[in-house]
Amino acid sequence: MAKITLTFPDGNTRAFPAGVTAAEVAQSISTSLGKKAISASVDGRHHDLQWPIEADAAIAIHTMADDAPALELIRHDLAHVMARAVQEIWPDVKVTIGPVIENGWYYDFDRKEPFTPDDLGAIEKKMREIINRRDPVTTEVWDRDRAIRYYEAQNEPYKVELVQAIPEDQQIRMYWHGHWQDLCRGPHFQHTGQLPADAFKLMKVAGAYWRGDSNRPQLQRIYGVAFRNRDDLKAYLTFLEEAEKRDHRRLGREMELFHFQEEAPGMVFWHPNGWTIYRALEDYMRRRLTAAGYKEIKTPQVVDRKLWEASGHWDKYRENMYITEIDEEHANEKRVNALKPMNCPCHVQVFNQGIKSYRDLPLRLAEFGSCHRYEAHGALHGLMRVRGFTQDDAHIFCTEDQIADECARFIGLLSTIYRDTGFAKFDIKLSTRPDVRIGTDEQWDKAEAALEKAILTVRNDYVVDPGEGAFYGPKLDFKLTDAIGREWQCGTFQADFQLPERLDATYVGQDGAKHRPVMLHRAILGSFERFLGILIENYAGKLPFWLAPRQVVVASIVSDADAYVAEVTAALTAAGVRAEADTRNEKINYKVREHSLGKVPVILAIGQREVEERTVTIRRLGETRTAVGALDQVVSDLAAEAVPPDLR
RNA sequence: GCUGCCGUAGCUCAGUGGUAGAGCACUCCCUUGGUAAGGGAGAGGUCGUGAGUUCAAUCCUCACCGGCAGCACCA
Repeated sequence: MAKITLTFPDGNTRAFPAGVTAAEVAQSISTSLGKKAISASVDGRHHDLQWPIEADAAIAIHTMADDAPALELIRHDLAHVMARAVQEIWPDVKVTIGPVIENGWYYDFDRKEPFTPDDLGAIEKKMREIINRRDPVTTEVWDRDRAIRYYEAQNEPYKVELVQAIPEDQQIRMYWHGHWQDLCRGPHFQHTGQLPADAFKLMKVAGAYWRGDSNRPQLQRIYGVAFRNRDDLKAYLTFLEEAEKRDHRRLGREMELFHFQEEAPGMVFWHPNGWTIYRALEDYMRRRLTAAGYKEIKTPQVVDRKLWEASGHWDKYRENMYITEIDEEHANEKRVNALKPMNCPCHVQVFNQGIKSYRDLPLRLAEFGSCHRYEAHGALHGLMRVRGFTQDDAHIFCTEDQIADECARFIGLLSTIYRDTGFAKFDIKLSTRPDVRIGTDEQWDKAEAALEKAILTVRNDYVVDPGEGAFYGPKLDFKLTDAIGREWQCGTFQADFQLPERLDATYVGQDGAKHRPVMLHRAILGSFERFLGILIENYAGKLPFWLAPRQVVVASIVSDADAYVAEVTAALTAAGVRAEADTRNEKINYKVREHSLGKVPVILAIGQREVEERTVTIRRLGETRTAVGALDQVVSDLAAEAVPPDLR
């Protein structure tokens, strides 16, 4: 029998007969490893222990102590166990697919009646029962026809389709959990008893399309989460509760920031508190952009369809555009207009006024552009996905040679703004040319290289997403990570060879001839609405002092202090601090509680003592400790704290 | 847009085929209290909208609107 050589993680090698399984390898090392082994990585591929190894390879045996492999197996096997449980309870339900996802898995079923929350409990119970049966998990390699015939006989049409979709050169593997079987490439545990019966939970049911295609049947999806042990599961459930407490829709109501109502779905009604945050952010952005060489402009909301036809939006984006018509009774001519869904065509109009010289480039036109897009009902989500929003948009008109430098400047600006708003960590993704595109290969080569070079001026780690660029040019996406580890794509930088062409933007070059500028679309926050939603959730409503809508509440303890409270409040206001007086007829406990819940960063308590000594007692949000300070000192300290980061 | 669930006071929610209730918030009164809810009284709702069934609908049915979750979408 042929021999193969396996290399272990510590560098040792050993010979085994070809076709040896990882289980046998583990067993040969030690009986205890044989028992503890759950799976193996063979040349970096994760396989189950029954997988025969036919050639020389690097091998690593995994046990439950190995986080990633253990979790993959747990979630993967639980998906099968759940499918089996469902079919044991409802034999006529058809199974489809059940992949592992972040924190768990899901499985899609074809069933007339949707699952109810009560069903989930019954399924969970059945799953525990199956786990306790400790059925062995075995695997068989079948040929294609047999698998198709089998699934046709079982009346599992989705599985037939899946088998048919498996590439010719791939094995078709069947896994058996006792008498129940599923099509799967593995890897799996050796028996279901290895699954932690107390570390998983079925979370929710939802509709999902077969193969993600909205034209195909809608299936019933059940989501589950699973971890290695009960404590990890509990920690995850606690995390979910935390995330729910941070929900900006809830905080928006509690802190009186904004509201939505039926008459304008997906459009924000900003309240004084919320609008104060918005303006603090907008003022900050305006200063940063001005300092970075941008010129701010403002362009119309309602624009004739002719421009959208010229820009190509009428063809490609009309479904998402709000179209308006002038009331025919009053209008002499009938014009069809659209609310702008994007600012770019209008910015080109500004560029096109007068004759531009190469000396004018790069020209950076910025607009806090108010846009409207008709988003599907199901897509709306608080401030995160709205129909009316304002982009921190800008378009840079430049030459191809200037792309790299402009991109580097942009990344520098973006880093500064993310740092100032509290997001130290962000990732960059470069999306390169798609199959269907415009522009020459030389242009793409140059633009892609320029973006890549620009990234390298600030950092050396980034992800390339080949083929995912827009048809009109390559792009960078910037994803920031919030306080609880969630990622949000906010910034974008896109080179565009098309729009200047379509809208005939030109400049006069050094040679006296007309040239086509490149247009760079770029945003840092994305939309103010969404970014504020992210900020609120990131800080759980406890915004940094410079962004807090009410920075200080001056609260009286006794009504004799009212006059002094007014004086303190006025002094703070004069010093540029957003301060409010609270002289209501309530106890200090009540006021402290209310303003703490309202996330006011600083409460100044004023009683008889403070009046006599001309001091204030400071209490900061989240602290129970208080400190006493002289009025003038405290006012100047708070005024310094209120200065936005770019003015410090 | 699709599937499911939901819509009762400003908020969180209970409730019933015979036109409604709690807590908090709100208003007024008492209370001047030292760091996360002092006490009392009062006011407040066309039960999302429209149609149908019924002697009678907030409750049952249907449609629409809106919300939530997931999916699809995010040139």
